[in-house]
Amino acid sequence: MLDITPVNVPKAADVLAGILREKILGGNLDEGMPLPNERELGNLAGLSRASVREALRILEGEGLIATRIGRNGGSAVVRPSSATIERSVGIFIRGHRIRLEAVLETRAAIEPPSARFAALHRTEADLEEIEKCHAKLEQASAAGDVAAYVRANLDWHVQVVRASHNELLIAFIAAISQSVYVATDLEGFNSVEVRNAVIRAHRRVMVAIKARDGDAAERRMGRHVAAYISDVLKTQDTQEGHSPKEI
Amino acid sequence: MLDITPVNVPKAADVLAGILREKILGGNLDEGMPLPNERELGNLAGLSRASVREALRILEGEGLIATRIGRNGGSAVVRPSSATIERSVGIFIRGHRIRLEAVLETRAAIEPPSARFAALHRTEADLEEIEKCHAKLEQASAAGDVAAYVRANLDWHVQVVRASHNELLIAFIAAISQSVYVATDLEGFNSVEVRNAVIRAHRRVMVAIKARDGDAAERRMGRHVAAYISDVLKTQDTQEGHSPKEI
DNA sequence: CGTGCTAAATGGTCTGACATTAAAATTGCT
DNA sequence: AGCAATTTTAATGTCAGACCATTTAGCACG
Repeated sequence: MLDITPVNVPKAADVLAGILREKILGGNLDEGMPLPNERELGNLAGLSRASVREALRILEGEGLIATRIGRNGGSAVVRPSSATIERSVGIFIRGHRIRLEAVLETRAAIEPPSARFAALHRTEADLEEIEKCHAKLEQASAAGDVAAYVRANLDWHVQVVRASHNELLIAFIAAISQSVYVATDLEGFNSVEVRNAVIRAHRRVMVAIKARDGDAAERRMGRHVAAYISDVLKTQDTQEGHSPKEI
Repeated sequence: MLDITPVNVPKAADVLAGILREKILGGNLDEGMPLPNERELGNLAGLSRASVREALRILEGEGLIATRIGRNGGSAVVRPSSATIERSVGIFIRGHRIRLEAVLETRAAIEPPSARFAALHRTEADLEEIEKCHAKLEQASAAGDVAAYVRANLDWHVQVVRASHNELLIAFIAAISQSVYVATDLEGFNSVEVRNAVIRAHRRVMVAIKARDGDAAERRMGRHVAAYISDVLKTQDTQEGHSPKEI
């Protein structure tokens, strides 16, 4: 038996994109280095400008290059940022109709260990950033500005993970934070008691991080996010009668 | 002060891609539903076929459509899979030269809570899949096939997370597993003792998951991945004299 | 020295054509 | 009728060339 699998017919743009991608990721091209212009790339690769443009568009979508128009424009290599991960995660969440509960569950899984790493690896600058976010949070709470409060709350959590100095964890949290924000029901934080409980929990976590106490940081963050989830779900239940919240 | 920000000049393809993306994610278009062909889309949108093609390529890159050529070809809506997340995470890891140690740290953060959820939400089918992976692992270990062993090991971990029934966690683990695999030094598993220790740890985790004991599953998985990381780093140190392993 | 104009370089867009592919429609043979 | 080979057709893939839009370098002039 010959066992021939369907022959793969890659498109010209995909091939070129693959070549350029490997050159970029392989380190042959450093950040900021400009690629040849589209017409020249076409000549080099023996392809039409249309195919070259498709290849460049692929790489742009992957966050590997940035293209500017005008004289001295063109495509230049950039470091892929977490924005690409955020986009794909956001699309995944929306496309799969993943419930808010599942997203919060993911956050609850990631944040406590991240808080531990933050306690172990934090710098003084990290601490300042975290405290700055918390100050904004208290201020928004006192002013009764619920939208600003929720925003500052998210920022605080991201900032804690940032202090872990683990870029992957930071990217993951940033990716789901965006989805959590758009899905968060502001009404749940109309209560001063709820807001104050959050503030107290944050303070406890910050004390542990400041003391470089990884165990305590993980434990306290775990309790905090668990309470947060239970609050969110309670609010949902009373508001919508158990209809699962989609994003 | 006027406070004018740089005026945004979106490209035609981006605008069209945005419109189509919202239609797809907004639920107006169901999975498998074909889009109009490129020429017709051009007429509808008042754009040239080239611009339409760029828009379609963007959506294809985001995993929202799939395009086939030939009669009855064209672009059809697909559900975005975790493959898109895997790609962006892979590019992020390579682009940032993230060290294997950091990737393993991320895994160590995600897997123990995932094991807890697996214990709580698993089905009988999940259990069977996990045990099937473990059987392959033992078999490969007994045969001394280190490559198959490492592969089966990765599969087992992914399968455990899969049993959590949290699609986001599954996508994250799948994304980093690929990178872990290509970076794993097979030499570290040449030792029968190391392989047997892994097998015993897996058995303990499986017992907890079978018993639906979330606490035990999380604790045991935590110990297992911590031991795994320490083994990997030890191997690296002896082999390369502290040179940090990049992916 | 600045200030405004001009030209050049580059990506953005359009048009039209042809090539390639895969499925449907047709033909022809048994 | 039924099946196999062939042709047609509808779609994407690719190319070539032109022109438009935008940005900046260079230059002329006050």
